Amino acid sequence: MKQFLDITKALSDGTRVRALLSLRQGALCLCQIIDLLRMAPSTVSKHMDLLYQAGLVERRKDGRWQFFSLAGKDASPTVRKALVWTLQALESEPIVTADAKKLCCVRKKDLQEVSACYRGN
Amino acid sequence: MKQFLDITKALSDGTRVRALLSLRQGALCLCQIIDLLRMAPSTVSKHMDLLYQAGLVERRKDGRWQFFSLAGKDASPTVRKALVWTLQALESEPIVTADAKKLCCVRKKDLQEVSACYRGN
DNA sequence: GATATGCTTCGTTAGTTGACGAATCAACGG
DNA sequence: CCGTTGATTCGTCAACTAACGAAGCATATC
Repeated sequence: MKQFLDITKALSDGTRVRALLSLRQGALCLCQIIDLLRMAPSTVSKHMDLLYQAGLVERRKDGRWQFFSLAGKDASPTVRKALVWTLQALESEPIVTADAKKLCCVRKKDLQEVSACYRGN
Repeated sequence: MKQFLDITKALSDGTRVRALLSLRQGALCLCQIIDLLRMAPSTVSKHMDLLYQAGLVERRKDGRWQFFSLAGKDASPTVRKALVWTLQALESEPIVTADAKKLCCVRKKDLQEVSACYRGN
């Protein structure tokens, strides 16, 4: 039950769902997700930690950068089905498609530039 | 997005999930669910209303009794998939199987007897 | 080392949620 | 019509949550 509730709680906040779906096209580091969501780093960090605790995302540290990606084949069936369900339910949601568009720009920036969002650009 | 979040919020509370899964073997009236969960009528009523608002259950009023059942074929694909996912994820969960066992007894009582739980039996 | 940079932790604040009991509503039975 | 009964609404309270900024940690770069 705990695993199930961890997942449903993680998926019960719009900001977290946007962050999760932003990983559809591949891994992103935290500062890129911050750049997308335009929220305080501490807030986004906490959201990603909740998604990680629920098993919905994987994390990989590379130097100073913390990269997140969707949970893969090694994830539990419950997690995998939750991801499939979420993706199907929201793939044509306006805010989600808008985020995907915005992400194309974010990905083109190099990480130095992206992380300028820390200092308010 | 709203429909999705209504569903995930409805599924993010253990008590509500137990109430939802208690409908697997067929419709129950509110007093039977109260008898199962051993909670205040007002609390259970609120939980069932949230499940209804999310589209996960149907309601049918029969005299004084309010019957609930799982959403059926007319429900949206997102709701149907959520139900399938939830049932699969939790079918062997201890509390859920214990509830199923308890429900066999509850169903055998007639409704008069069940509703005695209002008066503390 | 010292400095900058990406991220996390901590404390605070406003808003939300789950629980209850009391009061109320609605439908049946005498 | 009036009392009983199943269910809902309302008000309250404690616990939780999402947001932020400040401070701290960790990893590069000078």
